[in-house]
Amino acid sequence: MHKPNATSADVARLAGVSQSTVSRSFDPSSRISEKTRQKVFAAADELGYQVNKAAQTMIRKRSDLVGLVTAGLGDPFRSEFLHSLVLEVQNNGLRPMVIDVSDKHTIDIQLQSLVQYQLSGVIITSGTPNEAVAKAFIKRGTPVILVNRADYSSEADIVNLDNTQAGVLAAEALIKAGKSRLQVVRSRVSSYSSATRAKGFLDALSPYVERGVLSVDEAFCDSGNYDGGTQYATDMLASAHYPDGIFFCMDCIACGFLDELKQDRRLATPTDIAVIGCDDISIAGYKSYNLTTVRQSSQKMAEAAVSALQTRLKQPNTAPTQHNVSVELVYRGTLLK
Amino acid sequence: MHKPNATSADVARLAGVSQSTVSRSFDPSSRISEKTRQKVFAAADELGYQVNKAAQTMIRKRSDLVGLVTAGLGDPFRSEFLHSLVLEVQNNGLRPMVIDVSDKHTIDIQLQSLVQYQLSGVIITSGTPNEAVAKAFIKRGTPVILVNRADYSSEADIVNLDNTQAGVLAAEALIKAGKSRLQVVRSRVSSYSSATRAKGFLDALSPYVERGVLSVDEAFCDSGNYDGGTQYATDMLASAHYPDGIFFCMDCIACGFLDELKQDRRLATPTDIAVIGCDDISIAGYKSYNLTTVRQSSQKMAEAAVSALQTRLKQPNTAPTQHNVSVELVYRGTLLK
DNA sequence: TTGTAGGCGTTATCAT
DNA sequence: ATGATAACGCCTACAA
Repeated sequence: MHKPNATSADVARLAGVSQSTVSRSFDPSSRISEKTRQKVFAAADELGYQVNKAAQTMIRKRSDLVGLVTAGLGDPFRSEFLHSLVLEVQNNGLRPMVIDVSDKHTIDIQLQSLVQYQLSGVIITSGTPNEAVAKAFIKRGTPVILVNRADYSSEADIVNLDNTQAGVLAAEALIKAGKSRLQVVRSRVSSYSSATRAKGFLDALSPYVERGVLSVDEAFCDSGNYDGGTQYATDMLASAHYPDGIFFCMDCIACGFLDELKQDRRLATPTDIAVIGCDDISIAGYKSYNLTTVRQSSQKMAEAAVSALQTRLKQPNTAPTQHNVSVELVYRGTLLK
Repeated sequence: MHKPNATSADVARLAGVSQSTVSRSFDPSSRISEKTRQKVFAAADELGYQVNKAAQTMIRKRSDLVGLVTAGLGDPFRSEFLHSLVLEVQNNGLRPMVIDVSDKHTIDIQLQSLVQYQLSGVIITSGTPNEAVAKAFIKRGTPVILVNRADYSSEADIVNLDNTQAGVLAAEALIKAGKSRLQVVRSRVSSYSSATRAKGFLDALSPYVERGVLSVDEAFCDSGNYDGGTQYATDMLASAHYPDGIFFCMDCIACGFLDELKQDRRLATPTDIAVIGCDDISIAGYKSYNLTTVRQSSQKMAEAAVSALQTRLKQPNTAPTQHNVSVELVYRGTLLK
């Protein structure tokens, strides 16, 4: 008899035990005679009993819900990363509640819901909610994990991609390829990630610049997506001097750039101009782009973020941690090894 | 004084009213003197009070949480659609809980969580959980919306893209362009959507075939993604007879096909061979592909799905509805208007 | 090992 | 219009 919404009391009645015994039976750490437990499980099974998380949450004061805060999913890397996060959260016995804060008008309402639902933790993957928000959660006792953000002073745990290293790898590869007129390109409204990548790139090159071996400059496109890349290519092609090596802080910008370049037909990669992207989104590997890029593993980042959360749930009062996820260069057609 | 976790009782004490008055103050449909309400709001504000959804859920027996069931997010259209759903759910005062059921080993655990959390509704966008699962939810009193699935007999509300019409539009466009050796290509393990698109395409052409005006055949690739497309192109190019017009049931397959074609250089689009995709994922518009395709608006689908859910929440006992979302042909370079 | 009882924070019912 | 009180389903001392 599959009763629509059986409670633990129903199970207790059917199994001939007390309600608390039923409750205990589902707690692995509770010592209960194997016989009783089986009896309870059988009854629960028969009734289709499932624990009521709302009631459980009231007592435990944690819901096992994890808020995944993001600003949009249009950017392919964001969506790949969110997918990794969802899977990782699920694999840890937690449930993902997704919060998109790209709409500034409703952002407060979205954030309120995070506290209303007694979330066990919050993983913020977007720059949008400022650090004050993170601190407010922490003050309420909700662990916060910050992913790829600038806040170093925070009381929250931090997981960062090694953005600096990404820039360094790109710089080294271009030097090794013998390129000497270099550029680094990112969106005018840059994220922390992009800015740090650019800085890593520039810093790695500065000794060479000082020795007069090569030149580098920083350039910007209007938006951090495909269209930004095409627009940048148009501008560059209209200018007097071309670089012979460019590091784009996001793959999607690089893809737009490559498409415009191909259409223009004057410059060929990697001979006239070498191109390196960053992220290794899936289309970077498509034949049309075949983009040499710095890969960041969204899976590794997700694992680090959820693992940091789990640690903090177990030990709430330890000092905040910081974790840098390593990156690697993937050679493809726009800069040969 | 921003108390960490203020309850309505705390607010009541500070405002000098009863706890039930506080509760009522936050219910717009409750008639309360404006003066008291302001007093309560002020106190709530001071304490940083937020309603405890767990307690609310216990008594209301609904959590305002909506389960979004999907199988993976790798496919670009899936992820664009999920994004639309998240936004739409949020805009309706509900919260999205994402459930990825792509891992068959844990699918039961994931589905259990749906009932544990007392979800207000479930939107299933994947073929994976069979119809029995949907019926189980409905029996428990949880509304289920099925999106782009085959189940017509279900007791659930259904939102479908007009997949048949998508096939028809593609067929008509190819005929108008004067193509006569046609093909429709989809993954060997096809979704309901793809199968219906192919059928719409074939049915629309059958009168022409009978009159001997043209030929059509059905072809399959090994996987429903970019790689499936390249593989299909390779096979086709190795065969004796080429079609002069192909309808791919998914954009990403078409993109793989186009890339391989470009590399081979023997056949040019749209002259030698016209190509039409389906979905209008964002890369379809990229210059490298410039793919003529049948657009399905993920936003429209999301709106229809959430609206169906809202309707059912208000009127649980009405007959299940079915909604078809219209599609349109977007002309680009692989088949000119 | 098991049962009893109290309480988590809210909404809803019934008085006043 | 407002206040008291009884649930909602579960966990967790405490007792046995």
